[in-house]
Amino acid sequence: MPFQDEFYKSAFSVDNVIFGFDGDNLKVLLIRRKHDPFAGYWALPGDIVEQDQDLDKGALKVLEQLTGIQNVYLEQVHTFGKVDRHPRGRVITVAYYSLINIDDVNIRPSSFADKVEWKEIRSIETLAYDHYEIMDTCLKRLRRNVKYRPIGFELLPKKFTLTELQKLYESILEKDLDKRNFRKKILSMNILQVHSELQQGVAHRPAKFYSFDAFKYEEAKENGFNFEL
Amino acid sequence: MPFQDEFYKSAFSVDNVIFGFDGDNLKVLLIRRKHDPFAGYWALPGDIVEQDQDLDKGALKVLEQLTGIQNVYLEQVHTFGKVDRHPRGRVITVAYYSLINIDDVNIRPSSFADKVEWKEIRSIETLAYDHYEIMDTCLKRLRRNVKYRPIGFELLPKKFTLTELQKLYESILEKDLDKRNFRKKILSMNILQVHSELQQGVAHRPAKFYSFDAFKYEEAKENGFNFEL
DNA sequence: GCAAAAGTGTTTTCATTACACCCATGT
DNA sequence: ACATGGGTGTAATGAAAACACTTTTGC
Repeated sequence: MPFQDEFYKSAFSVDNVIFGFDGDNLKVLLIRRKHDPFAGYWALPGDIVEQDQDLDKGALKVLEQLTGIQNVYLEQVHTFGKVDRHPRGRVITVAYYSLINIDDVNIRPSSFADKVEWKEIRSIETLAYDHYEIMDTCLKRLRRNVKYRPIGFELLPKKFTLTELQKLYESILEKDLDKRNFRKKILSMNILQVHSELQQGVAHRPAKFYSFDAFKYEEAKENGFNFEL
Repeated sequence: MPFQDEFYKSAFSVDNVIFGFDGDNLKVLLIRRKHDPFAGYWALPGDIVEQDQDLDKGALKVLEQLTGIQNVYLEQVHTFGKVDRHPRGRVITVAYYSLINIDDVNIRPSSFADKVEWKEIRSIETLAYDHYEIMDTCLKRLRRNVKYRPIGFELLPKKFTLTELQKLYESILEKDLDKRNFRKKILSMNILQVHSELQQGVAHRPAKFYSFDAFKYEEAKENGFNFEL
């Protein structure tokens, strides 16, 4: 397999579908492009990957520059490489999604973005490049994975109520779940820690707070347990 | 997002984990490298992707050049992009797996391969580059997908017996399945066509032949059915 | 005292598992 | 006649689904 210079003339980028949850709806963080191509269009945050930068690092950097967040759940999903997907040459892009707690975000200005906003998924119709397809692929992947891995928690504050957790699942999976069955199942997994602290100032019976317990989860997994919702 | 020449200096390749099944064991098609780097090592078949070539096309071409097969089940799995994964510069590789009927293969000579062979998965210990990791990732993906999608059939001849199908699943999933339960389940899905033709020349009661019926499968799917094994 | 969400068990239904014998063929 | 794998049904078990009322708080 020869390696002449002629082979080294592609660019590659990462695009990151950043999911957040505001308590009611699943959202995606989008930027509005300042410059051509696709000036004025909404797009996924992404960037060219440097020569000496690992792919995952590239995706994390995009996220950190935009939101200031570190230590994020990140997952590679698919690589999009159609010949004509980018008007400025051959650019292959590796798509990731990340899950963050929406309250942790402090959006920062960016040189090539006009605006940065959380958009409700159902409201998104077109995006720059092939970004709509990328978002859709990542959304489908999230829907699958959230049923088999305990990743939903990443979208919530450290402490949350069971109703918040249920609403999260309902909005990702786009279907209603039965309250009793949901609680029974999630609690029987034994991966949540319950806190004595209660909700404050709500005009109804206050809910208990829970948090995801990674240690319990590892323990459960070792005993041949499978997260499945 | 600027696009100067300096961005266009990466190469990318596809690597293809080609699975086959010989009736007893799951196998992978490997090549032995003739040249450095990794001369003498076994490796996954792969190639640099041309500037004007779609990724999937690149993966199919690798397969076709090696085996003469077209119309193959192919699935993108993951993209490997560690900075130092390739000794000759920054080469990002997109990994695919394909499923083929081992009997259809006529192995063709290749300029950079010494030898091409079907290797039993469990016998493989090291491979060139990061190919072992790539193979392992693809194998795990196959194991998951084969339970949720009717893709196992791609590894068998058009007509097969239920015992052959069961053995296939057993060797992919690496566990024994109960004969009666397996048959009950697969037949209840109503996605197989039964043929009147019987096995010939076997020293036991001859088995019926079946084939996968894509039309029945589509019909079943529309009625809200899910392949799951 | 009323509105609003939290919290809690039981029954029914369905899918999965475990399990053993007769059948058709070649030698 | 015997060795070999093909083919078949039922009972027990466990998971998922359906379903309604009481509790605690703020106003």
